[in-house]
Amino acid sequence: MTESRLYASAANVSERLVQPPALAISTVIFALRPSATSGRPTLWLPLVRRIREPFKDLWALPGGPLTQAESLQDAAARNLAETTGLAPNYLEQLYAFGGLHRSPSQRVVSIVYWALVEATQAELARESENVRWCRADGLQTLAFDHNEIVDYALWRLRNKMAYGSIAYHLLGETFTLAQVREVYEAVLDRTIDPANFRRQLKQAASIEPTDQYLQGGKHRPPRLYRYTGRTDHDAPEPTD
Amino acid sequence: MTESRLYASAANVSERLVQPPALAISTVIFALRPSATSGRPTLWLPLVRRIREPFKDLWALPGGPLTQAESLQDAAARNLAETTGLAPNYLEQLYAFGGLHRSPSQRVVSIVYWALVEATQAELARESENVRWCRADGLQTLAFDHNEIVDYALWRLRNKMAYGSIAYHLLGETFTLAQVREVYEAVLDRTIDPANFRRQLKQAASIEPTDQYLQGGKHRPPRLYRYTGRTDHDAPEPTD
DNA sequence: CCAAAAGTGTTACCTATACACCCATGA
DNA sequence: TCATGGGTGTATAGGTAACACTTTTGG
Repeated sequence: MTESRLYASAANVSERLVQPPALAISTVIFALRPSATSGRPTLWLPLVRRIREPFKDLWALPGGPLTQAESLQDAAARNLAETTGLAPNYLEQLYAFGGLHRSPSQRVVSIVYWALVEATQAELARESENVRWCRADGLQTLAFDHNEIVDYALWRLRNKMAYGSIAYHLLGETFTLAQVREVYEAVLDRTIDPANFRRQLKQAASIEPTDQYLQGGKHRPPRLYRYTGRTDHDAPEPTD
Repeated sequence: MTESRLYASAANVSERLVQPPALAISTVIFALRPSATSGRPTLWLPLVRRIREPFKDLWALPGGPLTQAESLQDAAARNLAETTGLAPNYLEQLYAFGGLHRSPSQRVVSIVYWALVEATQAELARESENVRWCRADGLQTLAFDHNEIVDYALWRLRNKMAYGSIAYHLLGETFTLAQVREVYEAVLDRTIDPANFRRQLKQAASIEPTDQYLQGGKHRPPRLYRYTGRTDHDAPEPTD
């Protein structure tokens, strides 16, 4: 499902020179899951085990070829669904990687997307022998240049989080302000003053309060909020 | 030199289904030139006239195929040199456009770069029957989806300019602070207080004063400064 | 000496931050 | 009633924008 299966017939060198570069789509999928140690939410992403050369048995980003009948974004959404069984809350193009020696066998240009999946659904995502969720920080060595790609995706995520309203896409339909704060703390890896954070969110006005409260906690039940859609236009993504 | 020449043999529909999408590189090249009316610096970009179908005789972004032996960035730099004869001061990937119907004849995925060229050299850039500089705002209708691409490149330029240190790449080796301010005013299309702007620049510390002064003006000669390289790391562009 | 741009100083305002404090709930 | 997180108020610091002011040149 990754680079090695594209242009399998072009493996020999003589054909490689006339063949155009292969085109592949990969996706970095982020979700929040409780840490194994602290239990606090942390960033995770699903990886797939390579079952062929090159990089056989190493882990890699989900990816695949670009079908003729689908747009780049559709292709990313499709292979995201195929590996995790989930639909993303957020999907954005990350970068086109086209270095000469990304794949040892033949030239591959990968157009990489990154996605956010909400935590509750990520729990249900299927894992198998060849699909596994890993913590986004301190990953093992991955196939191809996928470590670089993940690092860049992390940078982009943190950057958009810093100002922007993508944090909500890691949560469900309704959420407490403390949950939003936990998202920020997990992604930016620092503590945030709850009082100030609350004010910043409320004046950003991209959320609205519901009349519901989250029950079942040990203390005062917090109010639930809902994402109303971006009123700030931080990125006019090309419709393409 | 653009999409129509790629995969010329795949023009018929039956082959189109089995053929992978064609891969092309295009570049949005920005430079400052004096406005025809006011004489104040404004944004311009070079366009090439299409000499074949589709979109014959319409203007389009410089672009071409991706050669096997070059990276994406190298390919962008090469076709920039081929059309304008210039080397860019700045070159960054913009976006990969891969919509299904960008080109009427066959599926094309364009990886688009954007570049900054310094004003003094842009004056010398060759123009011909089929290469012309146009003002970046209020462009005529271009071939393919190139109007969208230019709009997105403009948004990206303005965004990076707002905080970041790319303005210097539109200027030469040395420059006055007023010239930097004019760049900001031209790109962001608003006036800026000279006094406050000066302070912001100097504390940003990505420039250093020379002991030279710009002579030949009507008034007090301003000091010349030099760009020392980014100390702020606003974008860890993938090396790829 | 005058006009105009270079460059400096001062002040009001806005917002991020720190932190004291009250509120509401489960145990 | 106590511990704890939810939620509000407030003082302070740092940065931005507005603008008065001084300096230096060419004409």
